[in-house]
Amino acid sequence: METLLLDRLLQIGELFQRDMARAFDGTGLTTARVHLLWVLQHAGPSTQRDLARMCEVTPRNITGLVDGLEESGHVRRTPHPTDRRSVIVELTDTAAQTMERMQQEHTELNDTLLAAVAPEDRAAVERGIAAIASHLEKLVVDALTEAAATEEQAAS
Amino acid sequence: METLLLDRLLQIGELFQRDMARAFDGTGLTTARVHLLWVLQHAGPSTQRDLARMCEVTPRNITGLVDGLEESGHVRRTPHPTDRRSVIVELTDTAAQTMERMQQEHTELNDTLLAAVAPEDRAAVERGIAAIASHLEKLVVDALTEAAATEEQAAS
DNA sequence: TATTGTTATACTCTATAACTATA
DNA sequence: TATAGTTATAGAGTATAACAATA
Repeated sequence: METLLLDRLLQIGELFQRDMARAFDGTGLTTARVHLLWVLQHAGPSTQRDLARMCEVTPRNITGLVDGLEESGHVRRTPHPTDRRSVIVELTDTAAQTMERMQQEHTELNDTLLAAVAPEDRAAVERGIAAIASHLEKLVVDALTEAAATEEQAAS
Repeated sequence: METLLLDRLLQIGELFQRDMARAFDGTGLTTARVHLLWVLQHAGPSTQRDLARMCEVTPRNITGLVDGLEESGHVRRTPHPTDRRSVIVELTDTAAQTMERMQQEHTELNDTLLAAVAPEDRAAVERGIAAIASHLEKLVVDALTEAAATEEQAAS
C-alpha cells in the first residue's frame, strides 16, 4: 500500500516536533514556550496582549508562559513607558543569542532537506508545496468562517 | 522575504491540526483521542498494552484516553479471552462508521490538495516529499539514538 | 466604560511511581 | 518473578470567568 502525499506531509510535521522536543529536553523549554520566544524575536519587545494575539492564545495563557520563561531567564518583564496597565516582555541577551542560533539551525535544516531532493525536482517541489499550503489555508479559513457564521445564526 | 520550504511544510501540519480540531469541536473528540481511534481502526481490537506501544505513550495514558472514549461511546472494553489481566479495546459500530467516513474524507483531502499542484509538477512533488520525509526521519532517529547512547554513558 | 493583566477554577494530555490482580 | 492495568500524584498547556488597576 502506497503512502498518501498528505500522510508524508503530516509525518514531516510530527518528526520536526519530536526533534525539537528532543533538542530542548532538559533545558526547561517546550514547544509552546519556544513558539513564544520565536514570536518575540520577530516582533521585538511586546505587551502580553499583543503576544496573546500573535500566538492566538488567551491572555491568561501568556501569563503562564511568561511566568515560566521569566523564571528560566529567557524573558524579562518591564513596565510599559506610558500605560501602567501594560507589561512589556522582552528577550534576555542570552535568549536572544539562543534564538539567533536556532534560526540559523532552522535555515540549515531547510537546506539539508532541500539537498535530499533531486536537483531537477526542486523547483517543482517548491511550487507544489506552496500551492498545497495556500490551498489548504483557504480551505481551513473558509471552514472556520462558515462555522462562525453558523454559530452566529444559532445565537440569533 | 521568501518563505522557506520547511516553514511551508510546518504550516501545512498546523493547518491540518487546526482543521481537525474544528471538525471535532463539540463532539468531545480531541487530537489524541482521534489518534487512538485511528490506530484501533487499523489494528483492530487490541489490548491497552499494545495500544500504548502503537501510540508511543504510557499505559497510564491509554487508561485515560480509553476512559474518555468509553464514556463518549466510541470504544468498548471487553475481557481478554485467555488472559484475565488484559483488556481488549474495540470500536463501537457508530465509531467504526465515523472512522470509515473520516478515512474517506482524508483521502479526498489528499486528492484535493494534489489537484492544487500543476499536473506536470505532481510526480516531482511526490518524489521530493518522500525524499524529505525519509531524510528527516533518518536525522531524527540518529539524533535520538545518539542522545540515548550519551545518556547510557552518563549512567555508567 | 473599556482594556490589561492576574487570580480562581477546570479539563486534557502527558509522565513516573506504587499497587493489585494475574500469569 | 514478570506483566497488564489502575490509583496516586504532578506538571504543562489550554480555556472561561471574575476581579483589580488603570485608561
